[in-house]
Amino acid sequence: MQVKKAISNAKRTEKTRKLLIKAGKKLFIEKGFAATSTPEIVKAAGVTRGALYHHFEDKKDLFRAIVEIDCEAVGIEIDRVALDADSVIDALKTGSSAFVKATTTQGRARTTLIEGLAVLGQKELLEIEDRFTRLSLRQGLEAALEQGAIKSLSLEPLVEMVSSMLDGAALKVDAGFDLAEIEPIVHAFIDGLALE
Amino acid sequence: MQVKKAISNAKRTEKTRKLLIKAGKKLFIEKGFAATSTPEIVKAAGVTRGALYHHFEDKKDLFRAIVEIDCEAVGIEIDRVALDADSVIDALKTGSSAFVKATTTQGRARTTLIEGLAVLGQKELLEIEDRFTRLSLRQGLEAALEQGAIKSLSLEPLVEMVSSMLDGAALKVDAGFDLAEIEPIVHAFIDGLALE
DNA sequence: CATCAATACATACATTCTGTATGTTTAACT
DNA sequence: AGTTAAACATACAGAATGTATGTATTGATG
Repeated sequence: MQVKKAISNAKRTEKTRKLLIKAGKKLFIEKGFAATSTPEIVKAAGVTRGALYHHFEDKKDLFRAIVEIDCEAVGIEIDRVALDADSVIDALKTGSSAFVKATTTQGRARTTLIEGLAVLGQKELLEIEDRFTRLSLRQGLEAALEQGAIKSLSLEPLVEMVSSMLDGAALKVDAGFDLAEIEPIVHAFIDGLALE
Repeated sequence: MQVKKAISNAKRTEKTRKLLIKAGKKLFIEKGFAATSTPEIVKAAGVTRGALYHHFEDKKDLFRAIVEIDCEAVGIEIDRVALDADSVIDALKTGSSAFVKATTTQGRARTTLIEGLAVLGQKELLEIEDRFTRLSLRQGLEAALEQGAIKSLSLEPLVEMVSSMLDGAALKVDAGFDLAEIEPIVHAFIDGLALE
């Protein structure tokens, strides 16, 4: 005699997860991972801690989900602009600018770069970035190497170094430095890779 | 009738602080700031939590002291080698290599770069780095600008970007990438700043 | 459609940690 | 010698984390 089946389990789960992710993201950006408590998160989300620990292994797991979402968004942004460029070097520059802009939006620098590094560790963060945001960078560098457009350097270290240099740029912009002053330096660094 | 004055207060303080710093450093490097508890630290140091909270404001304050010590050590290393170089560009390269090497020693990358960024925040970490490790970098870049050896870019953003690029390099080496493969990329980046 | 199983929570609990408050010992000062 | 102050040591209050357990709603099944 129990009656109303208002919502399916799938929808219910999606809704709750979204609420938690939204609330978590806001708080993690504002106060960081460590300073944000789970009671705080669930209160902001309008659910209970039971729901949180049902859908996520622990606080870190919720955080990881948020980082993955942010990385995915950045990756999508890069792909959106990186397609049209005259040279491979230009493509690298365009993609780099897109990365910095996308990462300094919505507080993503805090989640994906600052907290992500400390909470998830370099290894796991790198793996996430590899899945979402560094696909086109690797392709671009690989193409550049094949074409002989850049100095003969090892691909993987190159991917890492360009990637972390861009992380640095995003961090600086996030810290308040002017994108208009950071961008030309990023481009200069990339020029350093090119064979003149 | 109380007698033995075995040790002066100054010596006593120095000794206790050193024990705490040494134990804290070891644990922070191994497990990170958040995962290291103060009971753990004082146990490893052979003192009590009372001693810790007497000499430091809180856990973060102990951590800050450790970061400052590590940054100072890196700064000293840089100054040791950065003096002799033919050109300003060479000086920048030499200093950069020294920074990466010194930072990837003794687990300093973990304290000064990874945990430092999340625990102290970008602003405070930057201020510490400015006091200890970026003096010669700023001088070097200033000289290079004056000499017209590098492209005409704003000094402060330049300091920030080179600095964070080097942070990235140190992080990668710390994560296991080969210094021999990272170093030439760092040098290439610096070449990108130079006017050919 | 009645019942059983499983998912999605909600609540209670045990443990642990943090910072502070307070007590005690030892050095420093007069 | 006696008082002050520094250097701890111990006890405590509050909060947070993850788990265990209880309940309600959905999904599957005969």
